[in-house]
Amino acid sequence: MSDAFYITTPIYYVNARPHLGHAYTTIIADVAARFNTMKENDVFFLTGTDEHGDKIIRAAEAEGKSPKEYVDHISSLYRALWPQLHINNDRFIRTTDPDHIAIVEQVLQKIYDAGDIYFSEYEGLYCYGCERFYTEKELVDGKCPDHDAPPEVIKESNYFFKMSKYQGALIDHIRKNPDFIRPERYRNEVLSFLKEPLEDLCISRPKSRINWGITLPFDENYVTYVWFDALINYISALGYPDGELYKKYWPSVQHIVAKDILKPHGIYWPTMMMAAGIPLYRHLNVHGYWNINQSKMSKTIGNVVEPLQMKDKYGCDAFRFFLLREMAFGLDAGFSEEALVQRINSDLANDIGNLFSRVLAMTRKYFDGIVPEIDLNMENEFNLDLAQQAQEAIDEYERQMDNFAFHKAIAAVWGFISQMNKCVDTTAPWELAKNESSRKQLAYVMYNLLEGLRVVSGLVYPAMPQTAKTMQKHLGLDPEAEFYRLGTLKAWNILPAGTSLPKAVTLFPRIDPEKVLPKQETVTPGKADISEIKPEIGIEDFLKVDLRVATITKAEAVPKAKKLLKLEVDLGEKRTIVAGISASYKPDDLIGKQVVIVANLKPAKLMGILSNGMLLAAADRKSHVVATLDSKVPSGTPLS
RNA sequence: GGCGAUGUAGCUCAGAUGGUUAGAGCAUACGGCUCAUAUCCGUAGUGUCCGGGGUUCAAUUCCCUGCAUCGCCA
Repeated sequence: MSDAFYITTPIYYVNARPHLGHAYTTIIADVAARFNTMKENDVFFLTGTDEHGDKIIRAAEAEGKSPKEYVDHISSLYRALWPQLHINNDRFIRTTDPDHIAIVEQVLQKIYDAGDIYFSEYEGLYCYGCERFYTEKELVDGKCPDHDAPPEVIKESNYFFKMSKYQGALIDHIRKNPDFIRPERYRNEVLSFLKEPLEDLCISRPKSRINWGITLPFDENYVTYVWFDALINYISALGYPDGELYKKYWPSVQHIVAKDILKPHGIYWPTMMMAAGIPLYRHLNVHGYWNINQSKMSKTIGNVVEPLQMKDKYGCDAFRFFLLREMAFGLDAGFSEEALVQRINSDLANDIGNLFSRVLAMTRKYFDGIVPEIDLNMENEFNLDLAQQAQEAIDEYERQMDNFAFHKAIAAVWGFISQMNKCVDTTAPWELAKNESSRKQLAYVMYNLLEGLRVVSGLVYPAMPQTAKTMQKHLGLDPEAEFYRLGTLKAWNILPAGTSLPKAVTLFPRIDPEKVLPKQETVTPGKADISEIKPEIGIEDFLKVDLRVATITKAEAVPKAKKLLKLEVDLGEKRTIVAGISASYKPDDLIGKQVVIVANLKPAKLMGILSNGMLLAAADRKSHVVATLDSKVPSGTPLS
């Protein structure tokens, strides 16, 4: 009997193009979906785009498009990306879809009729330039930070959802269901937020301000605002309240979100469901951020790694594998091409790839590429343990996958791969092959190794569907069959003897990091224009120079100067230093860097600015490279 | 400003209701095999388990405090 399994990603806001964060969320949803097909559950997988709101209007204007044209375009980018990452979603929903709009209206009306939506007037500081309200603290000197003009006090009326009414019920629910929100750290975060009284949620905007949205069914002068519209996608996609899909899948729903939208999903959404009489989701699975080469991923910073680039360069399966293996689910992780190449070489090429290759090569060599017949009595004689180890790996894998601990699930598979590599080593088939008398043993070993590979190919299916199929094909099995079912994987001795295996493939070629990774910019050795060494000095001369570690706290270009940067540094005390390095460094690149300065140099005026010290840098005619330290030390530390 | 989390080998992380030699993978060194994608197997390590104080027969693990990083809230 199969259970239903409904998995969702957030619908992505189309004010930005898809980036790594979106790709990760969607890939793990796909992995969870595929894993549930392994369990023979009936899966529905939903993703989509969120397309209303004032940010969209502005983004559209910036590109000279109508909102509809704009959202159609960005939404299509998401829709086009998923197939390229082998995402297998069942529906792609848009908040501009007519069926979604109808259901949002229906839910709003229902909650309104129940008396949980009320109308209220409030006063706020409004900037007409920005078309938004500001809090006092957001203002700079009482003025709008963007327009440098004081905002006006205006009154506005809006509709509010009585979220506060459900605070107690939500706290109860979270307490009674420890894995309602997971991992636990995010559950705690929500609970701690709920210690404070919850405010009611403003759910509308007057059309005079924003008209790109869904009109409130009970007041045509207003549209619903952001979250109410967006969150309802999870039920509208299934045809709430009477749709067959809704009845079938809703009770099993799990959401996946990144930690930045924990509050809407952990608080707004459950209280909305309570008000509308909708059963709450089973789990909210929360993951962390990808930090790309140190700096934080963010829509606003815009340091976007184009997922397609890495996928095209190294293959979709390797890319998916890396994301799953590298991030401990729930925590932040770092993304770099270097780490990706490292994982490909050690985990994929060396471990699984080479194991696959050596086993198939030996089968070809010793048995003409035909799955050998085995004598089942050999088990007593040999005690290979592979069947047992496979069983244990599958159990652990299943536990971890159910728990969304993808990295640990993968580690379990790789533990088994390692046991297989050891098995090859201890049984030494090349020795067995030397004597006709050990033919039976050889057959037995090879058959068990092939079985082990069959299991591995299945376990690897959610992360690397293409690789799984390739492996199946080369094991002489049908790659289009449901080979990945856990029931099939748990069985042993099912590879039919006598099957002829195709020639082996290299699953994952090794990558030479030297050839592939971007070169360090600073490496242009050998050609430096080395000047003559200066005359010898004694230590006493050198000791006159007081070198100190300084941390750069501010940096700006000096107006009208070609090369000069004005730096503010901290070396226990604040100093201003002028350095002639602007040809090689932008001011922002320097902030936070620890550098070496001459602290007791007589101050000098450069372009009217008093420079109190000198920054050390390697210099040739054209460029400068600032001297930094191997690791962080306190500012002001002397060098000697 | 308030609350909370984290701080463990070169790197990424795991872990113990307080108790003998604190773990894994990667990276490093050495040894072995040769079926394999110069791959695999074995061995060897290194750690003031962030600093300081306290409780205890015993703390890296509990308590307090400090520092650093991060998050949430205001």
